[in-house]
Amino acid sequence: MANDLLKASHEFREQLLAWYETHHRKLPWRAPPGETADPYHVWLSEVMLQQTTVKTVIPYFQGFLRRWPTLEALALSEREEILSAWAGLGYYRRAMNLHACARTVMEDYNGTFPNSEQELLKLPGIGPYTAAAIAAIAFSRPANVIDGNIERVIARYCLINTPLPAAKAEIARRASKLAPTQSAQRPGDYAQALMDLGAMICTPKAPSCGRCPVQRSCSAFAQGAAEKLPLRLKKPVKPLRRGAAFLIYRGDSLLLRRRPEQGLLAGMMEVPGTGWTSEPPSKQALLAAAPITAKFAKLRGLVRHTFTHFELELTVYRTQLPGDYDEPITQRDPRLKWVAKHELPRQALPSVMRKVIAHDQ
DNA sequence: TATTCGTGGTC
DNA sequence: TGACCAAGAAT
Repeated sequence: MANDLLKASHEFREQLLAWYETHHRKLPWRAPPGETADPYHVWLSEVMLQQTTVKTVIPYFQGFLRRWPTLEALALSEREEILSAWAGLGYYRRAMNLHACARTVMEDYNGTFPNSEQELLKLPGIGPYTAAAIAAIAFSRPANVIDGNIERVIARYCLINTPLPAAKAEIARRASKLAPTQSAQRPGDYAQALMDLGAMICTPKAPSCGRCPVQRSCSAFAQGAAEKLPLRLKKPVKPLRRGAAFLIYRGDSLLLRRRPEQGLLAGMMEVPGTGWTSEPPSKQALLAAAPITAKFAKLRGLVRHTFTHFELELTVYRTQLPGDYDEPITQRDPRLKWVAKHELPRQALPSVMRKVIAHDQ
């Protein structure tokens, strides 16, 4: 009966919100239960949290807020500063979109984030999840917020046996039946409560069903099936790619190169090197990729790094040029740049490149 | 619908 | 150690 379903979803929300009052996590971008947080903080944190753990995000979020206390400050900043501050967080396209989004909101929205999912979705770097999350958390707008945590919670609560990602549509339908439909039902707290439940109780492995506020109505718990859900299709094994990188020092400076605007590590800095291919680079490839002709020493060992869809093994070569070496290579190739050692921490160097540099020491 | 995008932590 | 995976978006 439709009435029973309404009653069940109402009880679900009540139990969840009651639990949230006393068990929520205190996070730097959050407002206390019952209040809405600053849209700038919500947006910044949500973008950083895309496929990234809370623990990793916290110091970056605090660093960004210190450096750019307002949306306007961020919009006025140079992209290079933002890329440098983002270095290490991964998914670097997010940093570009962050900058573009800040400028768009300043220019087209008078510096104020739109409060509807529909408008938020138009902004760069804001997809279905982030639009729903900002609308709910910053503006108390009813929205069907679904992230990885909520996906897992719903798959268990509703005993959805279809494997992901095929189950996404079904999970969204079931979640929408439970979610708030009006502001008074605290959509922001509801979304964050579900996420906290997923992070602290309904965890991927060994869920703590004994402490779960909605255990009594959880279908997976009733079947003893919570831990095995959600099912997932097996992921293909990651191929191995190989390449070489050249550490070229001139005095105390290191030669770096800007990566292309598109693709992997877009717009970030790198140690110059070969392309990354399934076969190790040939001698010709090495010669062609080296920015200068010099006597290189091959360093012992390899730098290994795991990307989302492949593994990488880099051989590192090193050379030391005299401090007055003056071949104008940075003019011949404008992507190249000499960077003093003490400036390296402030460069837009992704983790894999920091590994390459550290491999030397 | 399927790929391409990082990184660090966990078990 | 290796496989999994975390507040997904863009194409």
